[in-house]
Amino acid sequence: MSTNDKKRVTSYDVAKEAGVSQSAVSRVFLEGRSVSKATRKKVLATANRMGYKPNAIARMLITKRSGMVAVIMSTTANLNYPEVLSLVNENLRHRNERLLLFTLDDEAGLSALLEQIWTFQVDGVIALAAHFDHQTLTQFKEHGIPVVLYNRKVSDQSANSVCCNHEHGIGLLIDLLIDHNHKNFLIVSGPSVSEVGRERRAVAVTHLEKKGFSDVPIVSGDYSYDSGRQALRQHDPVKSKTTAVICGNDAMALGVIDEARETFGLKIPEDLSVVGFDGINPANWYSYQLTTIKQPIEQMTKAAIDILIEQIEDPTSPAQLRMWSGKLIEGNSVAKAKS
Amino acid sequence: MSTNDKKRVTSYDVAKEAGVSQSAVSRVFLEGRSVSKATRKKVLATANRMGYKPNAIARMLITKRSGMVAVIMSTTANLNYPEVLSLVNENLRHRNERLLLFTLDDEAGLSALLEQIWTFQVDGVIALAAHFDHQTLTQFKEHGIPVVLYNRKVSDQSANSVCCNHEHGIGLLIDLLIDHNHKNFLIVSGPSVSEVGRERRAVAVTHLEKKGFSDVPIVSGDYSYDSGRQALRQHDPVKSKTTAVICGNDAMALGVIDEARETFGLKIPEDLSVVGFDGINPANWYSYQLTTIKQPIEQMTKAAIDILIEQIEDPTSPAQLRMWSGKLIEGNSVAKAKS
DNA sequence: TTGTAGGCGTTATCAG
DNA sequence: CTGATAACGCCTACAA
Repeated sequence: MSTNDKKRVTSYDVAKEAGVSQSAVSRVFLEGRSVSKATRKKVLATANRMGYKPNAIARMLITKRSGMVAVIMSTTANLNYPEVLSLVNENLRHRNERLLLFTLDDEAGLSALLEQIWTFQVDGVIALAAHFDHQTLTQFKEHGIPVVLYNRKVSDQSANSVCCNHEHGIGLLIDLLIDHNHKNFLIVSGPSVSEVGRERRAVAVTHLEKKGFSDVPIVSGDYSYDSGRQALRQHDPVKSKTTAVICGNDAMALGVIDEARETFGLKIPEDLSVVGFDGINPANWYSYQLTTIKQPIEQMTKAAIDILIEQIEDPTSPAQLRMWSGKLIEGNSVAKAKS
Repeated sequence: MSTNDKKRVTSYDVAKEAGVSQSAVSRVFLEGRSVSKATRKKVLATANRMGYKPNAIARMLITKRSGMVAVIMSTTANLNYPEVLSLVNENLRHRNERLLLFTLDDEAGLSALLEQIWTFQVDGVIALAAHFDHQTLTQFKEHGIPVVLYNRKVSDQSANSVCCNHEHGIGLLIDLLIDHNHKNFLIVSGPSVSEVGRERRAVAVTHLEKKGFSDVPIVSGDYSYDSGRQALRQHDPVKSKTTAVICGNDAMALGVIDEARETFGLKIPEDLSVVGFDGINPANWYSYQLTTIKQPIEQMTKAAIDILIEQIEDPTSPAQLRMWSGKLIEGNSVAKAKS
């Protein structure tokens, strides 16, 4: 009667119509099952005619594998995550997994999020910029769900992770600035809620101290362009005689550059040197040409999925950490310090 | 024995342990089912103790609702889609639906993609920047899967869609340029494979003709910053005496601006006026301050999900089109044409 | 309010 | 190679 009466056609319907058993139909739609050419042909024909599509939900129920991987992103994410997300999706597709997207805004949302994860029976989890504590990781282990952390090392090496070596990259940048004779630094750090933010800040401070620069001023942003601008406004580079700004990511670095130009009338890099981190596209645009570290996100995302699939297929395989050093991109945002 | 022997605990296990029937357990975890306070408490307690989580897959199988919405993005997407994606996800979350992400690169991938959609029993589909032809839409109708198109009107009004009124927005931009005395235009259009790209180009051409400017040169890009640069290189603005460039989106407009500055040594807007479309964040950055049309993506995404949910709950409800006019953002990329 | 029994659409296991 | 039959874990009448 009504337009949505059409019941979905099932393997049973096809079986009856084709004059074979239901299991025969099932086998036709599975890889590497033994089916004679004749029946396969017959089944395929009637299936097509009837518009039959296997029901993945029913399959999930019996095989205990959903074919879905949860990807968890922070809403306060770094600007390069859209690109990472797209690469993750691509890699998952090649491994015949689908991407179920979740976002995590604050600590409060975590438990609700986890409920979803458990009930949806995802095969695994990729954590992008999500701050999982040790307890959360333990829960995943208890539920038997493999997790790969992206750009977040866990101290005890009990979890899988892929990361970019921030220490190495920031070291390169700072050394470059020191080579250019800079002595008055400012650190514009990412937010403290971000693991990566904290780590990059700590690494910068340590490296600077090692080179003899202590008590370097720090202003925190939230990874956004606007927060970069605000950070510089908060720490007047002229009054403070700052000659070099080390930023926690590229987006803030671009904000710093624009604020320096507009509010303080400075020229980049002649009056102020600025470095970032990530290697996002806009950093390379002509109006900025930021000197930064480019993360090897293709390799990182591919490895993340490789590790995840490995863990899904063999849950006993040991946890791995894979790390890459980023590549120094010399733009045009660093110059000799004026003496 | 081995570490992954722990079977998932089911409602049966909880029932046995709590001394009630399996259906009692089921009811406890469903809204608005009649359960006595006593048993609810008892069940909840043992469920917690045993770490029971309802299995969404089994539920999907019986309720015939997966709680998942497929979102389809083109890989050649406009730069503003990451933001749109995030808003879509947020809106879905409020409606208790999960986001299953698919990307569509070329025509070839379409059939493989559709197979996935059918088998995964998604409740509905949001098509972001995906070029669905009429036949594809018909297939969705046959499968009873509601679809909402984002920024793509379908001529016969048979499909749901939310869009920004490109005609209106581009009209505003062109009128603004004409008011500033411009006479020599260049259109940097989006790719022809993109519905939006074709529409914005057609609208621009028509509007210009209506105002007495015919045979305006057109160069096509692929929506990327680099393609904007290339487009301008291909159509030397100095030789051609171009004074105003109308771009198919913001990213290309930024490329045009940078190419004008670097390669042709032009000042924006004194020597060349540039307008874009979308209202992405970088367009507003100090180094660009692009005059553009901002799409109301919050309203658009919310409406898209509202419509989708409505269709899911009542498949007989009629198709809708909702359209908004964008908002003119007057930046600093348009000036009086030099005569 | 509770329990019983049937089914959702597959895949897996076995005989044949 | 093929066909019964039993899961998978839950929801939903229906009867008590």
